[in-house]
Amino acid sequence: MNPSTHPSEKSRTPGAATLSVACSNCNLRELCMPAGLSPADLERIDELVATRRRLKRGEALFRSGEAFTSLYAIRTGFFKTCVTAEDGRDQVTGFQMAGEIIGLDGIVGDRHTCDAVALEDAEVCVMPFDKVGELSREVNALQHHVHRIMSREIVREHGVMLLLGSMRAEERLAAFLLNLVQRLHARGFSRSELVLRMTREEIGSYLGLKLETVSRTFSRFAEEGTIEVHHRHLRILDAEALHRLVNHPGCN
Amino acid sequence: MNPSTHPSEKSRTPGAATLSVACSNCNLRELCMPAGLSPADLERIDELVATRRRLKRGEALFRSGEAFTSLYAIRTGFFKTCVTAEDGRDQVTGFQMAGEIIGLDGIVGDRHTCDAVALEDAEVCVMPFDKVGELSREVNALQHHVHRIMSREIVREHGVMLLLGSMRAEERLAAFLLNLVQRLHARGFSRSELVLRMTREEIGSYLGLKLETVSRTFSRFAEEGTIEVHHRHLRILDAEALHRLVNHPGCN
DNA sequence: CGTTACATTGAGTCGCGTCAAAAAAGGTGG
DNA sequence: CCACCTTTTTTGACGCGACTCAATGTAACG
Repeated sequence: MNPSTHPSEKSRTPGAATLSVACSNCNLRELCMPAGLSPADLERIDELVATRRRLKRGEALFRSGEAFTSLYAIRTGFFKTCVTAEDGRDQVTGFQMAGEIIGLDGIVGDRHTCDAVALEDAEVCVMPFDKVGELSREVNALQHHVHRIMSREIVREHGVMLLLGSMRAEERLAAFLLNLVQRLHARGFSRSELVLRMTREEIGSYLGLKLETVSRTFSRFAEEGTIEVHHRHLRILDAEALHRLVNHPGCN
Repeated sequence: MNPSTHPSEKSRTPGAATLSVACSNCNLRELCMPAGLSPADLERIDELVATRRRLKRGEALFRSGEAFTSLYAIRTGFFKTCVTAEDGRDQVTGFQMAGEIIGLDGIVGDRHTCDAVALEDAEVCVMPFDKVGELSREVNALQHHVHRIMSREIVREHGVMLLLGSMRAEERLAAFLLNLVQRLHARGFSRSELVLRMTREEIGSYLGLKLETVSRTFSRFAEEGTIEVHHRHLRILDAEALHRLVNHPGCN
């Protein structure tokens, strides 16, 4: 299986009608929508997605400072989000893949506070936030779902803080890889093979490391027989070893 | 003014009736509730707070793994939240003060994923999450407010990720101090004087540093005339210098 | 007043950042 | 399809900032 192609994209013709697939029969529904909806509610949910939007690799879905209007569900493709400090340095805050929701940062201040950039050609469902609010007043399950999505993001970020605050380079990278394959596997991909859609520098930014350190650490893992790396293609040979690294009573 | 006493607590008798003060006439309302509510909505909002709960210093409001039922609005006191990894190391994910909301982490999985511990005697308003959901279906402003609070937390954590991922020790500590006084000042305290309610170790955990580094960096700031530290009492002498540090095109 | 928790400071070490160079990959235009 | 250029990746040598270990000093508390 080729990790570059999302399962949902397999049988779709690029450029085909963009609204032909409603949430109610989208195969990503279980990932981005609440479970166990009644048929009636399902129909209502279909109203959520106003339009779809396609992006090319490198294109921004939104940028820091832009007005916030909508949340976005990723249909295909891979994104990074990053914040930029006043002095120009920036920090990748996450990598997002199909079924995940981006744009939550914009709710507080009615403008986005980070950039979302496609790391490969992508398509997103545009969900106007007004409509999300409206519908979640009527569809209970949706309300709870929105809360859960935001809470999940908060918890995820707690994990990143733990990683950044108390792990050494090897542990960070091990945790990163395990998280990535785990999410890919949940989408039907291999649990040992993956294609890195981001550069070493982006990985480094996310993990609070320099690209050289990321590269060196990959090399060390490879020497030890834990992984196999060829550029952006990566195979996990010894997941156990990675797990041991992450759970090793470490440095803090 | 003594930063240890919250303004709202000034004229209250400890142990007095715990439900005497409703949201509608709580002087923290502007901090933790939506602005511009109609009198009718205000009355409904009063239903939100089921009970209050007092905690002694060191006591936990909730712990990781406990069932999630409620959000908590801090009335008085000061909290830390921290996550614990499987191997036992832990990470302070935030410090919370009057008017702030804790417990959002519990929504996703119906159990808390971090500990919330009072760093001084404290009182919180207990808001059953069911009721929050119910009411926000009816009171539009509340719905939006809940979204804003969660989004704000996400954005705050982005900032922490930036700090942990790309700042040096001095910058981290400077950013930390500026953030703390800014929030205290918004609550009517001095913008230059503060009492640290947490230990050096807790500051270090939050900032991804060892306590010794925190201590040394405080000392260096003091030598340079930027601050004055006496144990937990801290005075900012040169806020400009701290700002310069934070915005210095730095290390990443 | 003794005990315990917390803070400060010093000396030494090490992990990761910095700087630099070369190799490999990927995209572009002829 | 090949040559060329840019971007990305790898690897080495070296230095520094933060960690570790350790001892002493100071405040908080029963």
